[in-house]
Amino acid sequence: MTPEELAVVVRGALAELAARGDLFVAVPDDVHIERPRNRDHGDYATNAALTLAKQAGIPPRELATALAEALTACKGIESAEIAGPGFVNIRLDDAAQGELARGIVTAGVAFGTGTALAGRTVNVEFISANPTGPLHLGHTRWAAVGDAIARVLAAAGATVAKEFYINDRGVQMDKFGASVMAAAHGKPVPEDGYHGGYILDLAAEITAAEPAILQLPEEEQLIAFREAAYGLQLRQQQSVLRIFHTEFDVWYSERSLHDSGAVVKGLDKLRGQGHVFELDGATWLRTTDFGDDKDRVLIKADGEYTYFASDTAYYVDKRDRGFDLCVYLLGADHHGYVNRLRAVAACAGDDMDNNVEVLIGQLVKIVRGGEEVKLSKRAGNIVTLEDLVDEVGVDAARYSLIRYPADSPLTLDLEVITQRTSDNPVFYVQYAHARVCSVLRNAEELGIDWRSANFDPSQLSHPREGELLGALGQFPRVVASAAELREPHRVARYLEDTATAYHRFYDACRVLPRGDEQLEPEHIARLWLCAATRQVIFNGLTMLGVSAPERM
RNA sequence: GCGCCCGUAGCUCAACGGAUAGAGCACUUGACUACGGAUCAAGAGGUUACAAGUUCGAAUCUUGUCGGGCGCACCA
Repeated sequence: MTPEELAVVVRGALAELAARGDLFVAVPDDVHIERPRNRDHGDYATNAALTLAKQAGIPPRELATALAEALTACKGIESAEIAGPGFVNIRLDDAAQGELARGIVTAGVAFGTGTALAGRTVNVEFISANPTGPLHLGHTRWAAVGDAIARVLAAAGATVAKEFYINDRGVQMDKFGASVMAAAHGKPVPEDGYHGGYILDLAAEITAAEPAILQLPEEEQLIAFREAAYGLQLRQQQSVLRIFHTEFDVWYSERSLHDSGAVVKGLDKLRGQGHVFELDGATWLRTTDFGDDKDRVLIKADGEYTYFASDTAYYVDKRDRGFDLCVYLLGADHHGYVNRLRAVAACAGDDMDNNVEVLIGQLVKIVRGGEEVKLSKRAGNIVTLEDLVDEVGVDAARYSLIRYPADSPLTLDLEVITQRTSDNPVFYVQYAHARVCSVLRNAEELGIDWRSANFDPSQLSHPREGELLGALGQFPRVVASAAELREPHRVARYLEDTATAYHRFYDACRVLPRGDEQLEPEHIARLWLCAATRQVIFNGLTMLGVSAPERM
């Protein structure tokens, strides 16, 4: 029995009280079932009596008593007792709890998915770096977390597209091109240009492939270098992200937004909504109508579009492409954009509470052995995504970024994640998965066909089995809350708890018969439990984009 | 000055408004002639920055104070 199924039972019990005339309130749609921290309190607990008491005009403990009595009579419930101010602690009988293992194995990869966001079409945009250098650790946090958010939303039933907005327009691109060109001629890079060692590499690669480029007239040559370097750098970013298991559905170029007429179209849409005005020779969007602290310029007095104009047009374009929710994942240095982007949605005639969502990820601070590492792309002093992956591997890198909520600042010590990789929690979870696989492999070698054997769920009566089943049953609600809150770290933390439950179970309960032992129903039941555990850990790790190895 | 985020164990961090605030690392001590010891068990470590308020109940919500990060362009 999952907590969700138990909630249905509790609602049924409340409805029964209401039918008997013992309760004069509407039975709530969602009854809260929680898992007590202290297992002495039972398998599950509900605070329904506490929350309904005031409304019903009945003392909480009195209502709890009636609820407990009604629950005790329900199938699958061994006991229900009141506790504290009016909690009802519920203990399931072994068979009802053990049945969960069969349910999980039967559901397979679908176990944990839900329909809370069914019908929603969501665009998740993240990273969106300039193609003027390698992706660094600031981008890396969203590369991992953004991808996991998209996966979790999909698990909740949404149709999700992951999108990368390429900032390939503007003066930064020109500075980038100028830097590479200077390097190609062996000259010092301009002061305000890009100084990383990768600039030299790009210059060398470009001139090797196209030596004649050095003979072009200066203006033409600058453009040639810029475009060639852009292409190489973009492909490098794409390749690294692919290695990192973050695949984008759409790479959207800012230039194409202008070339396709989308910018003009977007502006027309905003004008039609009546929020565009002219002042001092510039064209403005009145974002202050919707909570922004100042109005924003769309077209400068010199006739040039601002970056903000691209942003607005991009939003309109996303909506035109059929997305009903546009999620933006931005770094903390962009938090000033939150109100502005919401205002853009409102100016376009949309609902800024439902069509747009901006999540801010706090910056990642890097230390190496306690010493802070200052990052500066232009100075070339950066830790790249590629470096990180090379040093710790994709799984450890992704996992150590995902297991913390993105809205709190994070300090990563490179020395810790590079030198003590075996202490990384990802290995703890992966090890649990590998261990289950090993047991199931051994069962197969012993010729035990647990799938065809009779599964008696009441065999799973050991406390450690109960703990493990309880943990497994939490998975769907953890996924649902991770999706609702856009917090995939909840899945990671959950997997660590589940791995612990498995290791503890494994330590206390022998799964396979030893040498001269007969195969007992208990062995079969435990194999079902193992199979269910493997499925949950596999599903969870997959949701985070982390591999679930069968051997380590 | 204004705005956003954050202050929880020595360190890095958890905790739908729920019961005795939890993990990992580090520290102390135990457990393999058993399916993977990358494991398990036990110990120690806290005025949840501070102060009021809201209620059956606050690390969580409100307000204020202090401390830290980041941002406040006709830049991109």
